[in-house]
Amino acid sequence: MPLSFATWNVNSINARRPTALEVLKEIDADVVCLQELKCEDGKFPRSEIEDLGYNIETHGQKTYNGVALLSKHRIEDVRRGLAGMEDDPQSRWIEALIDAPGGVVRVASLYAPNGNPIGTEKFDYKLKFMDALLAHAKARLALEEPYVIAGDYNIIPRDEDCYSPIAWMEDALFLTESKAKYRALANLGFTDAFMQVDGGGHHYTFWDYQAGAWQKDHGIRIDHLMCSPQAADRLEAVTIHKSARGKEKPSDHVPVVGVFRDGKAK
DNA sequence: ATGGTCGCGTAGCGA
Repeated sequence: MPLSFATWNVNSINARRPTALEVLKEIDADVVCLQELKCEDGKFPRSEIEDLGYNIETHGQKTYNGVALLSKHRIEDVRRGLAGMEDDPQSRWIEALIDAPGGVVRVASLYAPNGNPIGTEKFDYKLKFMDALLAHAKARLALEEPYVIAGDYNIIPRDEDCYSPIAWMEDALFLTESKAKYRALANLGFTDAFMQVDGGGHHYTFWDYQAGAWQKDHGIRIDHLMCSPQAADRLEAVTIHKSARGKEKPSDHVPVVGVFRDGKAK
């Protein structure tokens, strides 16, 4: 049976009720990586999501950030916080092993720093976090596991991934230094799932609430499924669930879902 | 040129 992985920045899991449940039912992924929960672990709506058939591991935070893993299969070896960022109070990383029938897959839910405004400690923090991610990703590659780092990278990889490169020129999400971190991850051997199966331009995962961005299709592609070679070899399809942005009280991000073949069957 | 919108939490920051 194929295994599907979703990444979705919900922009507050509690503000997204009941829309989040509707979207989760629609995408019906085996594993869902959530970002920007904006709540402590105790305030996460566990039972409603458990009722959809998910095991849940959260790494929450009051008011800001917060990430979670939902899985229809057993979750093992859970790690909260990114290696090398042990002193960071911001909850931006949770990683675990998914015990799927077609073989185990390691997965991480990532919420990378925004980094604006540039020229401040916020941008330095973004680069520092990305460097820690690169070091961790490199160490993980040595395990030669199917591994998916799914999340809001807050990086627009190419000109075609935004409606107007000029509008984003001075933004932390589009700065050369930021794009270089995404490229470094690709150079290590990680494949952007969307790029592998599509690669076309002007497919977005985020539309700002402001200035009618959704109505004008002024979006950007910043939510990515980055796959180890062992995961990329099994990738079948990727869907960006654009319709989620048109719902009542939507998140400003939409889910991205990748479907992977079994590892065992040959 | 500026303001345009959400969420948290109840002012002003973060995005």
